Amino acid sequence: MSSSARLCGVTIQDRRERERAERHQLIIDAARDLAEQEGWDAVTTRRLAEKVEYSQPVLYSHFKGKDAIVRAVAIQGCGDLARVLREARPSRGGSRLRAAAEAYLRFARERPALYDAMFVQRSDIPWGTDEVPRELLDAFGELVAAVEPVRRDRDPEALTEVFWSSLHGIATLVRGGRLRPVHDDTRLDLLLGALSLAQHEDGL
Amino acid sequence: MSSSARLCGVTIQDRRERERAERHQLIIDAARDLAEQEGWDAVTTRRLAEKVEYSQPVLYSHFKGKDAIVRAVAIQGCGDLARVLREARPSRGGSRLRAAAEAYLRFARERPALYDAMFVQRSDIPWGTDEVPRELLDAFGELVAAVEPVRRDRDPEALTEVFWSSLHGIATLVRGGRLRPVHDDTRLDLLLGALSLAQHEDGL
DNA sequence: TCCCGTCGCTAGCAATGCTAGAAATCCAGG
DNA sequence: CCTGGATTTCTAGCATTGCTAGCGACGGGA
Repeated sequence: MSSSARLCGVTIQDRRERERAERHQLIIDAARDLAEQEGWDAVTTRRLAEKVEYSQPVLYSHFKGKDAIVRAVAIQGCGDLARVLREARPSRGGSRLRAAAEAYLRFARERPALYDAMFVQRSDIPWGTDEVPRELLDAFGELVAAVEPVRRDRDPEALTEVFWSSLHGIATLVRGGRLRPVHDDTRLDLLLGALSLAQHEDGL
Repeated sequence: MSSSARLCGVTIQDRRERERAERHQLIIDAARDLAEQEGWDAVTTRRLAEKVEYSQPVLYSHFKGKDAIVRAVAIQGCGDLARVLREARPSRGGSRLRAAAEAYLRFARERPALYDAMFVQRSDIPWGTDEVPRELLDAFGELVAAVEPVRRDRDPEALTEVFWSSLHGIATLVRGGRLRPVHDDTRLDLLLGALSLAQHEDGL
């Protein structure tokens, strides 16, 4: 096996692995698309298998179970969020903090299913200390950078966690219809004003 | 039917209604207990029916479906939260805002399943303008009162929404293992300091 | 050409939310 | 104390879910 592989230049094995990787990604994309179109309830193994034009057992040769598929979607979603935050530039007269906050909330609003997989649904993604996926660190890093201008002498990570938590709380409560849309703007102004700690309280 | 009821003093009809109401509450309590002990995944109609010592169809004579049961648990949970917040008195040297925040986070930490039903799980509880359950208004009212001392000239409802959102974000992200427990104290200090807007920044 | 290993599919299992129709229960009236 | 009729409760089952065992087909190496 190994000798033949070496002789023919690993092309057969390689092609198979490549095709497998493509199908792996195809499953993730299909799951995300289906979830974004009809919600996670609609993402059943049967419908997903139908969408990728394979049978259900194929899914299980790529992922340990449905949860693992959702997790893969969530991790790639963190990559998306990191990109969105990185490209969020302050508009005229706005701070970087505000730009990041608005980009974050827009992401949560426009891609609710993806956001749910990332931050709402129960998952065993290791956020702690060990093998944290790079995408997560990227996203968090963008938030840290956004907070830096108003950090003062406060702990960067803790402050970022507060910023993130507030945005996450707003995003999920708004999504659940638990906050009044009337206050959307005021709410964000108040949060940013409080975090910036009265640097210029013109808006108040 | 009505004549006999009037004659015998509505005792038969009354007793039936009372027993029905008791069973109604029994189902809610059983669902909450089961969820708090083993999580919502363990709350199946069969296990719930077994716990109340009836068969599944009985559940459906009281509630439209499983979602309605969860919703009933959630609404009563809001009553619990309102009570907890009302009884949260500032400890020595602490502000009312801090007392409320700590009580809120303790509630979310100690009763995660109940908290999930109230604020995380998707539900069609009318939070908007129409028939909002009293328990919800009570809980929100307690938060409004807690925020009042640091309100200044800011909009009370919007500020309360910010406060609530931040607490909710912290509670859910901590619960999901997405924030570092090391920062638990610092995080709350930063949030309260920001919302109080540097009234006295000794802690920083 | 044959053979073996990999691959994907068909068919099925247990568990879920929910419901129809049978069975049991209960309370007047005789 | 019985009996009829209505209400209530249970048994049994359906469709759907996540997941898996075991068979068949395909393809590359001798």
